[in-house]
Amino acid sequence: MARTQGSHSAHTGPKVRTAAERLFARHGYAAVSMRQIAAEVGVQVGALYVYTPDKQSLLFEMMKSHLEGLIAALPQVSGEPLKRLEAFTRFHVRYHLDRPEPVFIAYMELRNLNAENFSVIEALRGKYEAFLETILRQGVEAGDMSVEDSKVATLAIIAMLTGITTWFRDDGRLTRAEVEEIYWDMVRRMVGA
Amino acid sequence: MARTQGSHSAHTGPKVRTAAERLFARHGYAAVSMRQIAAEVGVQVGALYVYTPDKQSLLFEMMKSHLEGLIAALPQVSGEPLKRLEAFTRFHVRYHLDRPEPVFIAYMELRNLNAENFSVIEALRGKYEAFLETILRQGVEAGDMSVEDSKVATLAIIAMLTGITTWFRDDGRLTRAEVEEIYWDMVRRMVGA
DNA sequence: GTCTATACGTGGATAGAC
DNA sequence: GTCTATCCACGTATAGAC
Repeated sequence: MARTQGSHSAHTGPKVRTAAERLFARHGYAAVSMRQIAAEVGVQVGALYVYTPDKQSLLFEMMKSHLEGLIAALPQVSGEPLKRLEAFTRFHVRYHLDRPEPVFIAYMELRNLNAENFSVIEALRGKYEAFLETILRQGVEAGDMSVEDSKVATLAIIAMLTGITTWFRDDGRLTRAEVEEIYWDMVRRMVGA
Repeated sequence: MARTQGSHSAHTGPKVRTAAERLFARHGYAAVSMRQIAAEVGVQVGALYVYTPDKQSLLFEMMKSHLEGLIAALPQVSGEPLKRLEAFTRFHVRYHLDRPEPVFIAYMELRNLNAENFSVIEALRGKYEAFLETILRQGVEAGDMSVEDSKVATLAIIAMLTGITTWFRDDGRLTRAEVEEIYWDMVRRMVGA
C-alpha cells in the first residue's frame, strides 16, 4: 500500500495517549485543551481526531486501561492470608510509585467521566478492592488477623498506600524499598497481626 | 444611608462563597464557570465581581479559610501522647465529615492555585501536619508508641482518615460514631499502642 | 448592588485540501 | 495521516446604565 503523505501513525497514536496522560496529570482534565495536547505531540489539532473520537474518550480509555492493567498484575500468591496481604501491599506500593500519572488521574478525574463511563470505572475499582477485602476476610476467619470491618479496613489501607504517590520523590529522604518496608509494617499492625 | 436599588449585599456575599464551594467540589474548579456560579446564586455574572476580584481568589480564599479554621479548631488537650492522638483522630474524622466540600477542594484543587497562593496553602497544610507529627514524636520518646518514621506515619494517618470523606454517606451502613471508633482503633494499632 | 451589553480570547470539533 | 481554515459556543472580565 502506498505511503500516505506525511504519515506517522505508528508513532502518533501512542504519543497522543502519553501526551494527554502527562498533561491531564499535571493540570487536570478540564484545564487541558485539545490544542495543548496537539502541541505536546507535535501535530495540529485536527490530527488528534484520527486517534480519538473526542476528549472524553481519551480520559476514559486511559483510566480503563490503567485499572485493567492494575487488576491483571495483582499478585496471585497462594498460602496464608498474611503472606498474601504482604504481597498485595508491596505490589500496590511498587505499581503505584512506578505509574504516578495514570494513578493520579484515576483518583482525581472520576467526576469528569460521563455517567456511563463512570460506572465502568467504578466497577473496575470495586474489583480491585474486592481482592484486598477477600484477603482480610480470610485472615480473620483463619484467626491470623483482627479486623473490625473488612470493607472499611480495605478502603483505609488503599487510601493510606495510594497517598504515598502525593509526596514520594525519588531524590527524597527515603528509597522505594524503605517506604515499602515502613508501609508494610503499618499495614501489618493495622490488621492486628 | 440610603438603600441602593436592588441591594442584597448582606445575603449575596456569603451566597457567592457557598455556591462556588458547592460547584467546585462537585465539578472541579476548572470545569465551573463564573456564569454557573452566578446562576446558582441567582444574579448575573457582573455582580460576582463585587465580591471577588477574580475566580482564582474565590478558590484561594475558600481553601485558606478552611485550613485556618481547621488549625484553629485543633484539640488543645494536655496529657499523655496517646490521649492526644486519640483526640486528634476523633477531631479529624468529625471535622472532615462535617465539611465534605471544602475538604474535597483543599485536597483536589492544589494544582489550580497560582504559585504564590500555592505556597501559602502548603504552609498551612504543613502546620496542620506538624501538630500530628509532634504527638507521634512525643509518644515515641515517652515509650508509649512505636513509630518507625514519624513524618511518614503522619502522612499515612492523615491520608487514611481523610479518605473517609470519599465513601462515607450519612444514610450508609455505618454511623459517624462507628466510623470514628473503627478508625481510632486502626490508628492506635498503627502506632503500636 | 445589580443589570445589560459587550470585548475578546479560547474551547471542542469538523470540512476539505494535499 | 496531517494540515489549514473555520464554525460556533462558551470562557473571564469590564463598562456604563439604573
